[in-house]
Amino acid sequence: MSASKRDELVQKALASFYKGGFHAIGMDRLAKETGVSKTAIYKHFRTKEELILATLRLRDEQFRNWLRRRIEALAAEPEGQLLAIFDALEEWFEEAGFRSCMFIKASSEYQDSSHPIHATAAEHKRLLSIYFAEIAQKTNAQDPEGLARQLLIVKEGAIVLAHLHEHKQVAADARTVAKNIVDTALADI
Amino acid sequence: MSASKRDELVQKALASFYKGGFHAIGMDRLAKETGVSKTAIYKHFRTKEELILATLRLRDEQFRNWLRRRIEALAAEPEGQLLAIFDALEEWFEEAGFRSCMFIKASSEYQDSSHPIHATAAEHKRLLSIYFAEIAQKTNAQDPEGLARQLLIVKEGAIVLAHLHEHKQVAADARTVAKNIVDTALADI
DNA sequence: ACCAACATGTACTGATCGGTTAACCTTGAA
DNA sequence: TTCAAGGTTAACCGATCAGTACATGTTGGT
Repeated sequence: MSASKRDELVQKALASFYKGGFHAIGMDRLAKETGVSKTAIYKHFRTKEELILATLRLRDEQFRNWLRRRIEALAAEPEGQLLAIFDALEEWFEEAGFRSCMFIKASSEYQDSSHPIHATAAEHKRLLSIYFAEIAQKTNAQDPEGLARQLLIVKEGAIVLAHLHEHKQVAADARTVAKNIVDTALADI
Repeated sequence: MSASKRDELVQKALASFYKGGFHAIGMDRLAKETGVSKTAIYKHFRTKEELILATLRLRDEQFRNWLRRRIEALAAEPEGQLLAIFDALEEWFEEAGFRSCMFIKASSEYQDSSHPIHATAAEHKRLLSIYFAEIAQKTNAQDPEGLARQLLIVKEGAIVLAHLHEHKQVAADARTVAKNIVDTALADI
């Protein structure tokens, strides 16, 4: 399998797992949905778990790149960028296929923190926190890491509730909370 | 099966699903872990899904009663009670068996909003929002429903991250955000 | 033209899935 | 004492699980 075909497989597997869940999607169904035979899949991934980890790595890269691009497109100044996180979120919620966060779902199905899949999910959230802290640093907030952690909490809560309730309302509420948090952090200077 | 035996089954099934996940725990294993034979289980629940719904109903009742009791024990005034939500959360996070929220996990495994299990999870969150709004109403905040929705977002985000990262830090951060939200809502009066 | 590499579908493994059936055991009330 | 209710174990159903074996293309380099 060429590198690009492998990428295509991982991409399609990602879509299937995202829609269906990790336990719920079996390897036979995955082969059917990706158009790659089970034999070929197992040539390049020793186990289902390895394939899942590959999809999570792709999703991590995909999501963080997308978020960075949207944030930078929506605001130039760091303060505005922290708020733009939640404008970007709203865009995401409005996409037709939105079904919560891949990593929240992964940690829901693989709950033991020692499990590689759980650890990968935790790492994704940590990378997001670091990214938020980088932006917060530029605002000269007193505690950029703390500000980043607070914004991350709001982001995760918004995702969960956008999946369960009316996402329009949730996005607006999350943005209100974020504005509150950022204003307070910057007023303290 | 007597009513109390049935309750015991649902209680034990709840613990198994909470620990292991809904898809991951099969009916054979469930029978073993609950001590109730598969035959007896199917006498009282026509499908696995019905049993899951029963465990979710129990969990909803259990959790909201527990939260109400803790909040009322921790604070007498409504403003303090809104903040006490997050003290109660911290207590929960510190329990040995804490593994995120049953309903977040349920909505992660049953993602279609038309699915009864998904709908039950959504309903649980809605009941929490209503409860928070009842407390917020007593504070004379201008928009108690909005305040409740904001606090719910923070609560859900805190739960997700407490499951993935250091729960002590998460609880503290969530409480900081909550204080911020409540102060702002009450300053507006 | 030939060969090796890689893809494929099909069929298989043993285990487990959700759910059912049947034969047996215990209990308490008539 | 008998009988029915409701429990048990155990085997079974067809489907699907993760993963493997194998024989058959298809492809590109030499």
